[in-house]
Amino acid sequence: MTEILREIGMIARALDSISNIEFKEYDLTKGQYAYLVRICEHPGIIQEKVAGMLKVDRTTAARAIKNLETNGFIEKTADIHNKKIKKLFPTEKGKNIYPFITRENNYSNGVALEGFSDKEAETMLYLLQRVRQNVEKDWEFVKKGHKRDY
Amino acid sequence: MTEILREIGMIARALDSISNIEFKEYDLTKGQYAYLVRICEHPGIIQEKVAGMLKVDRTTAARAIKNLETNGFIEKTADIHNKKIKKLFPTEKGKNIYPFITRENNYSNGVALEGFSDKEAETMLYLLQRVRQNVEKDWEFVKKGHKRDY
DNA sequence: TTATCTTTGTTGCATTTGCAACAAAAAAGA
DNA sequence: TCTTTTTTGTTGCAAATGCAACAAAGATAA
Repeated sequence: MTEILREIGMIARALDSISNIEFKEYDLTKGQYAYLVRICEHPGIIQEKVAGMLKVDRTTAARAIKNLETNGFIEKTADIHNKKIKKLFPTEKGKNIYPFITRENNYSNGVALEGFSDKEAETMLYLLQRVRQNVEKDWEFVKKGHKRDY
Repeated sequence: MTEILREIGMIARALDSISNIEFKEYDLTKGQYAYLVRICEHPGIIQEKVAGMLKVDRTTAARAIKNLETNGFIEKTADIHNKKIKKLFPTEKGKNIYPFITRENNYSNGVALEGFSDKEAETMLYLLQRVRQNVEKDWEFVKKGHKRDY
């Protein structure tokens, strides 16, 4: 049995941990950088979709995004055609921080891929995308309250 | 720039989320399954090492492990030669749950690798191990209070 | 030996995280 | 149309998470 889960867990926690420490400099508290990046890259997105992208609980996303709003990084705007949803946009302050976040993420990405040939890096991405697609089906299934059978 | 970080983050959160939901059945609260598994597989390990294996904060590990002890899953025992450390061992209760955890983890591992040939799965593991080795250096560096230059 | 640094462990606080449970709008179905 | 289900959002807890700050044992160095 090739144990890939543990490796993935270790890598994800290590990098998230590093990012959280490094982004405190920009007054972003734990986890917030990820939400801000998605909102910057998908202006007008709703929080439900952000939660789905990040694979976090809806209520966790709701509160993280509320904090981003309170601290002036993003804005929520009503939709004309749909009273239920709130579209999310980065403020100037949010947009200004964005490049610092991507710079850090790119650096970490580079560290992660140190010693990888271009071909290896490409293979890694390709395989990871397939794993992610496999896994997100189960995540949605379980999150909706269903029980996996095994 | 091949963006592998996001994929890894998504996969890790999705699988951790699923595991946490599924292990509530065994009275394990959020995150605890990971600690219990490491202690079962490395009886006598100290919590500092567990934190390093999981890439979590030392104090987070300390409290998770204390909870495992309080709930009777593990025991802490003093060392004869070293008064500072406390060795960790699973109790019978902990040992009894272990197979259920590995069963779930193996299932998730299988889901993650659905559609993968043996060779692809092997490649995935090999590449992930290299990424993990690259990343853990920076994690230790940053966790010790040093600043990465980029 | 003594002084200094490192390792290991803990507690105080502030914060995030997430399950329940609820509400209201929208979509689907009859 | 009207009814039911799904989507989207919120708040109330309870719990995990992690940075500071501390303590004590051990290791290193002088």
